[in-house]
Amino acid sequence: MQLTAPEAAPLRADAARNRARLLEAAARLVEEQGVARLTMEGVACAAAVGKGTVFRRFGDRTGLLMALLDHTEQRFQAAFISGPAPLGPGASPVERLHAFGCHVLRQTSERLDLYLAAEPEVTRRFTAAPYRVRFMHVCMLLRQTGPGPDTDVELVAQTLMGYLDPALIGHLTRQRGMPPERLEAGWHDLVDRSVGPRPAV
Amino acid sequence: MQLTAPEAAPLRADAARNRARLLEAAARLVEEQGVARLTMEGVACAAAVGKGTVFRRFGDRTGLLMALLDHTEQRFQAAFISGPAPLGPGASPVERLHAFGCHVLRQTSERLDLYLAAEPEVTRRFTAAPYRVRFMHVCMLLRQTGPGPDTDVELVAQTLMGYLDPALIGHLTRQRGMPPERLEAGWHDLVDRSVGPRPAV
DNA sequence: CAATAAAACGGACCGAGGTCCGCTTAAAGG
DNA sequence: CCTTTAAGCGGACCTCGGTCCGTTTTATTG
Repeated sequence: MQLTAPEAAPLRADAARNRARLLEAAARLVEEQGVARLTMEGVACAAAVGKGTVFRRFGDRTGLLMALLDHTEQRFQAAFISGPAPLGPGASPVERLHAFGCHVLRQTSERLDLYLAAEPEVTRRFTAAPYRVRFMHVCMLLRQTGPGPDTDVELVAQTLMGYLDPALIGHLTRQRGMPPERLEAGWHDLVDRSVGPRPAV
Repeated sequence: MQLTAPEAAPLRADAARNRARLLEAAARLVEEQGVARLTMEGVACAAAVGKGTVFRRFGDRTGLLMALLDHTEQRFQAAFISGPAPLGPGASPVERLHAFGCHVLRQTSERLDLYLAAEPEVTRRFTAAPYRVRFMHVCMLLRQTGPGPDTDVELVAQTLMGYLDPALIGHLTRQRGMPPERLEAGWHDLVDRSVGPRPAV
């Protein structure tokens, strides 16, 4: 599933070339000086391209940053949709959920600054394509665990996804100094609490 | 607990007057044209005050918006710290948690645009004073429920707080059209799953 | 009341994201 | 190969959040 254009009309030759150059330039600049110093004009300049072109191609700054993460995201999606167990089919839904969260936690921590910067504005956080794909996958796995009839799968899935929010991960690891193992243990706990039937009160 | 200044040195007379005028002007402008159209210069102008003054007083746009919500937040804090049951002490911790979430859900929905706009930047979302107060309260209630020794109270609390994120509430109610009762039911479910001992896998 | 230090003020200024529109160029059809 | 047209391009321009610093006002102290 494409991040930017679900029905990608093929780009014109020059457009495709510029897109590639922009991504390359952006990646280089991010590596050199960190994502915080990345400006749209800087990228345009480094790619020897007009500023308008950057916006035409990626929409806005968030779009550009998401595009930088696109490759990783694609691979991850392929892995949990059709890859080997325990992430992909073959393992039980619960095992897959456990693996899913751990993978996200690690992947996010690895390039945390980028994920933080790529967080879309409030209103778009839940409608961005990568989020929706992940969310739907979690929903599917939850349904496969045979939840009770009074379990609201979508809301449970949102809760699970909330635990994987880059902003939360960043806060816990950086501000609070929690080690990754603790976050992972917390995920396993959350999954176990989420998949069972609703406990009697 | 103060939102902006934990140790509030009393303001000088002119500063206090300007602060009041700014808040009044901001509230009026928000009501008239919506928070999206609120600009810092607009507020300064409407309050017949220099732009620098707005920033000196409130730090940034988010700070101003949080100040607009301060009264409500103070009342809420007082309610769950020392008010009547089921929000305040007197009810069981679990009952208080249920009530807490419902209150937040309603309070947030009531002025959703403002809460969305006042959401601080990624890195500050979890360090803002109102968040921390709420979070610590949830931690305390969770601890009072006598969680098992292998329960990570802080992480469970973060999960609960995640469910109450204005951005999520907005997404569910506006984009997905979920009725408030469904969100509340989801909260009750989440609380019940969270307070018990960790279920056997 | 005068002197002084600290706090506040205001608005010019800057940077960066995002828009606009006249010009250019790649691709498709005859 | 020529025409046509729609996509792409570029960079001037706008807006708005945030900063800076010389000036003004308040409060304190002798």
